[in-house]
Amino acid sequence: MSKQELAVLGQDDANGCCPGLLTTPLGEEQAVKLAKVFKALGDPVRLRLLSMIASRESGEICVCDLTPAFDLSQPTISHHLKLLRQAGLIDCERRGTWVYYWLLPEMTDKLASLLTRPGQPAEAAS
Amino acid sequence: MSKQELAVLGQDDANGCCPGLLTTPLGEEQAVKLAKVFKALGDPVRLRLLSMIASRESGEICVCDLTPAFDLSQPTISHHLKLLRQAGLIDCERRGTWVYYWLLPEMTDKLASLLTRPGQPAEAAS
DNA sequence: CCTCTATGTTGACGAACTTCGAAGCAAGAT
DNA sequence: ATCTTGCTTCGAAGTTCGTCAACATAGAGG
Repeated sequence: MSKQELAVLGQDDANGCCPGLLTTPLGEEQAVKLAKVFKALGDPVRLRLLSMIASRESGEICVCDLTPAFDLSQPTISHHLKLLRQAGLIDCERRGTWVYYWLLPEMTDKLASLLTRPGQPAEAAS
Repeated sequence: MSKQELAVLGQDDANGCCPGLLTTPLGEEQAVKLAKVFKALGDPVRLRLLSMIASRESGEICVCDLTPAFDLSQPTISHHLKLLRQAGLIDCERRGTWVYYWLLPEMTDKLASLLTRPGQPAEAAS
């Protein structure tokens, strides 16, 4: 359940991953990979899901705690979680009856640094 | 041409804008606003456009320099530029015959800080 | 005025996305 | 074994998106 087919921004990229986005024109291939991640973030439901998952003290959260926060069917939530997982933003594991999700901080860190300008040593939001 | 209808993440938000995304569950309204920006980034063509605009020494670039970099019709490029503009990521101005675009760093800074974890003082990508 | 070049806008069409209900699967309880 | 609960997958409906051709607009230069 954990293995995903999408490597998106793999650490094994040719030119040391990503030259910066705001400093060097992005290549087409990298643009395609990056776009998939941003697209995954481009939906209010998925943003809230990610936020709920990431902001848990314990580091993980059960699907059964996510679903009731939305006016959506369970299949729909499951679908959105799948997209976040395929984007490399989260991962999950089944433990007995329940499935737990957690954040993969490498990806959000990567995005943050890509969006950070050379001069601007971005600090966490207020 | 410069005025846009979308305030997205306005500085005049109620609770000081955005509580962090990775530290506090995102409210529905904020999620909707944020999603529009990420959705604008969720396309390879728009990512490359933004990258080309942002990485210009002069700080601005003419549409006539953007269009030939893509295998797309000029109206399509124009359409993507419009979406980036409505997302608050870029702005433009007509000077004589040509139209120039430039980055609005406030938005990318905002996104970077939203994706930055409390402990992690993100630095610009390599 | 008219023409030419550079961009933006409109309308249309196929592809992709969001959502749901129904069905499937996995694990615990009876 | 069977039932129940939690979650995912499947198939279909409605909506949104990316793209282009055609048309519209703005300014430069006759």
